[in-house]
Amino acid sequence: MWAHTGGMARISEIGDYIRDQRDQAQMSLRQLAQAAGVSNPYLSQVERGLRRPSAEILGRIAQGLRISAETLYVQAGILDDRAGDEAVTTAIAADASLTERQRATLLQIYAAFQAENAARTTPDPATRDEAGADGTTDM
Amino acid sequence: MWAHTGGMARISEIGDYIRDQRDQAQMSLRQLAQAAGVSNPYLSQVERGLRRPSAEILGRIAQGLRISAETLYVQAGILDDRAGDEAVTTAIAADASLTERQRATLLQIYAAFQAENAARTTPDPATRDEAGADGTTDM
DNA sequence: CGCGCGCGTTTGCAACTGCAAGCATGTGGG
DNA sequence: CCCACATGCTTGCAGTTGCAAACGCGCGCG
Repeated sequence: MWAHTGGMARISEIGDYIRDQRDQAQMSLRQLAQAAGVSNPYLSQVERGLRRPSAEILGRIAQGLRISAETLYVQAGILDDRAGDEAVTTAIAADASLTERQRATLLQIYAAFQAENAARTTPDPATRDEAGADGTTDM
Repeated sequence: MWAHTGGMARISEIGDYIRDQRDQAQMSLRQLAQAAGVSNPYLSQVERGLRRPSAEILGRIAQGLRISAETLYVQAGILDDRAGDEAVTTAIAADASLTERQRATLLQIYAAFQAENAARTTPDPATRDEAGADGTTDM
């Protein structure tokens, strides 16, 4: 429902996003808390949106989840959103250092990822992806 | 490259940096404070390294100084310095609609493209990499 | 059953953030 | 001279952050 223009994914709260990532990584709250060097009660409160974590804590959580800190900051509204998925396509399109084939490859892979994610949220369990990441094609 | 791991201790550094930028912009402390929506006493303390501002305050100060928030975060040691130019990597990193695996894949492919292009323009035989983008996209 | 272990959550508290109000100093002007 | 105004700094204080300890719950094992 949310792979849309403008607002894009926007799992409204940062806590939901963290819990989402934690679930996907199949970690318990306490595991992540320890990996991140954060107390588990506090992590619990953060995930449920009762507390707004500082940037440092956010960074540590990102580290514990092995995801990029930027992602979390953007989710937290601390860093600019950059208009979401459009930013990626436009950035790729505008990157003069890429050849046309590389550009097309990246855009294709990105589109495939988006399609897969959209399929994941719909009742269609056909999660067939494996984008054409053959890379090194060009050149 | 991502979230820093070691100790950060540049609290005073960021204060100096802010004061530097403020001086260069020829703003008084109070002016910047108002432009940033921060109280002037607090800004004073931040500049002198007595206080560790939260990410939100940092962002507002960056806005008041009309510099990118990222540079301030990097200065603060909250974000790690990103190697090169990078509109694409930033956009990818900030796109919350991607899973971390997908994000890593895209970044990897992009990096591989950059490396290959660099190798093409610079006759440096040492960087005979070329292996980076060949899939392993598992996910 | 009783005990241990894991899960997520609640509670009480030290430490901190960030602000409003006030202080100290410097400058120009009527 | 005295007032107005600017600069940056110090001081109490409400509101939060983040933690250690403790709680309730479910599950497997002796």
